[in-house]
Formats: sequence, structure tokens, C-alpha cells
Amino acid sequence: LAQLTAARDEFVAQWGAMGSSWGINRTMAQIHALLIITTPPLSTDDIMEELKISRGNAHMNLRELVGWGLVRSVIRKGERKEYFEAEKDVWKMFCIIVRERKRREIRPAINVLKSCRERVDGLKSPEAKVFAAQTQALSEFMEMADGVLSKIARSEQSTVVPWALKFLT
Amino acid sequence: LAQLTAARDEFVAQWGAMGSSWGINRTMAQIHALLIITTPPLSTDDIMEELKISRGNAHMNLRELVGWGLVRSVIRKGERKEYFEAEKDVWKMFCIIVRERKRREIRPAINVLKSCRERVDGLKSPEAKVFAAQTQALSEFMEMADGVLSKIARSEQSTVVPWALKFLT
DNA sequence: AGCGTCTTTCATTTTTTACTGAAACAATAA
DNA sequence: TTATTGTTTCAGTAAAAAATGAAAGACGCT
Repeated sequence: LAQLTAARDEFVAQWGAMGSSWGINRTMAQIHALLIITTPPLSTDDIMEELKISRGNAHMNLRELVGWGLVRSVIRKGERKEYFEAEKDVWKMFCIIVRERKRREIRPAINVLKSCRERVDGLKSPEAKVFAAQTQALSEFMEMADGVLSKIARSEQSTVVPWALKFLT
Repeated sequence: LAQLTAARDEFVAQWGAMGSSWGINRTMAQIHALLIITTPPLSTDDIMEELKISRGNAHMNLRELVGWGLVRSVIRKGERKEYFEAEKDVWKMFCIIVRERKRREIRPAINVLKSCRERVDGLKSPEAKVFAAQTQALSEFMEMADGVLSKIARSEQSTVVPWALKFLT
């Protein structure tokens, strides 16, 4: 039905837009969206067709998604073509994204912060003090956030988090 | 001392790079970084000078930062020039960012998801079922995340969060 | 009103990022 | 081995995003 197609297209487009505003390549997010709402695994050609993108683009972004662990490749026996399916469990998806972004962005950032902090260790000037204090505070905060995210991403169900949050406010 | 300058430059550059990978304009993040580690408020010209950027660029990004609430403008009496200072408390910074991103990106995304979900309500085909189930699950997850973030961003101290998280794992 | 100082806007340019398509490569089948 | 089918790479191109700089606007002072 055309109604379903329209809803799916809307979803894919919006997921893509959302990706953009969180620093994720639009096409990558769109492919992800498409695979999330599709049951039989899709081939590269299916995806090219559906999203009107080139082979190279589809290929690269699929690899990237596989690299993140958000998409698996499936080989049906007797066939040479490669098919792709997404992790559909929303909580698992979330955990994967958290783990990867921690690894790729948060951890390196923390290291840079620490090294900046260390580089002004001896200095006595007021400006150096301010700099040291701020980088220290940021570094501690991010360590804390990193720890919290690790715990959350390790816990098995999304229901535990809301439960734990009862204790807040 | 040149040591301090180097550390500051490194910090600004890295904060900018980090912004990029989270969907925030590099210059905006750099200005923010600069203001975070600087004590007397800076003028537009100071910022242009420090970051080697044009007046228009500095101006636009400063406005954006003020719009987020991460930067305040300060007018010294007897002077016509406008100065800028950043919110320096890391926990407050975090709360502001959470609040704004929720408002600008998460909430709209949830609404789109829901409307996609609703558009396939009557449909019986297996594909429609899959689509409905996935969008439903995502929508519920994001509602939950939104709620959790609201609570966190409302709580007054960052120490409460690690404390609450003791109950996890 | 006219002048100096500072702010704002925006058409153009530059830079960055992403995409295309064709060629090279790999694996299997005939 | 050669054809066939599918994958991978990447130089060149296109699109999107951000930055520039100059002109226009605003404000207070004399």
C-alpha cells in the first residue's frame, strides 16, 4: 500500500536528518533506518534502489554500519550475493551506539583533556590556574559520564534504568 | 608563558574537533572552549584575534552560543563594547546542553516517530506489522530516554547521578 | 544633525564533506 | 580458461556547510 511506503520513506528521511544533527552521515543513518524496518535482509542493490544512491556510497556506508556492529551481513547458501540485516532490538542498538561513541570519541577526548591539564602543572599565573581548574573539572566530569554510560550499556534491560532513576529528584 | 598558550590552543582545537563529531559547528565549539578557560569576559574582537576568524563568523556563533544559554553577554558600564563570558560550572553546562538538545532534536524526533507509527495503524500486511512494531519500540525507548534526561538535567548536582547508578549492575 | 564606535546582515567565496561511476579485483561456474 | 556475477576502491565531482568582508544599521555623544 502507498500509505505504508509513504510512512517508511518519511521514517527513513527523518532518521537520516536526525543522524546529521548528531554527527552521523545522513546516508549511513538512512540505510540503518531502512534495515531497521525491513524484515528479509536486503542486498546492496536493494538498498541502492530504495534510497536512490550509488553502489559506492551504499557499499561504503554498509561497511561502516557493519563496523559499528549495528548491521550484520548474511550469506544465504547457494547464493553469492551478500545481504544485510540490522540489529532490531532497540536497547541493544542503544548499547552498541554508546559503546562505540565512547570508544571513538569520549575516551580520546578525555585523554586530550588530561594531557592539556598536565601541560600547565607547574605554572602559577592566575590564567594558568583558571585553565587548570577548568580542564580538571571537565576531565572529571567526563570520566564520571564515561563510567555511568559503561554501566548503563552493560546492564541487560532498558527497564533497569528508569527504575534506578526513581531515586532521582 | 608559551607553555600555557600551547595548552590552551590545543584545548580549543580539540574541543572544536569534538563539537564537529557531535554535530556542532567547529567554530562555535572553539569559541565556547575559549570562553570556558578565560576569566575576564572577551569582546568580539578578542575572539576574532584569538581564533583568527572574521567578524561575521565570530558574531554569528556568539549569538548562537547565547541562544543556547551557554554564553552570557556582559556590558561594562561606561563602555559600549559587548563582552562575553561562558557558564563555567560543568554540571550546569551539561544540563543546558541536555535541555537544548532535547528540545531541538529529541522531542521533534519523537513526534515524527509517533506520526509514522500512526500512519500505518489499520494495515494488516506483515511489512506493516514490522514497521509498526519497530517505530513503536523506538518511540517508547526515546520517550523513556527523554524522561530520564529530564530528571537528570533537573537534579541539582552531578554527584547524585553516580550515586543513583550504584543500583545498577 | 553629523560623527565615531560598535553590531548585524547577507551575497559571495571557500572549505569540507559526501557521492558517483567506472575500473580493478575476487570468486565461482561453465 | 574465460565468462559471469558480485565486491571494492578511489579519482573526480557535486552538494552542503561554514566563513568572509563589506555594506547597512543602531546607538550615543557633541
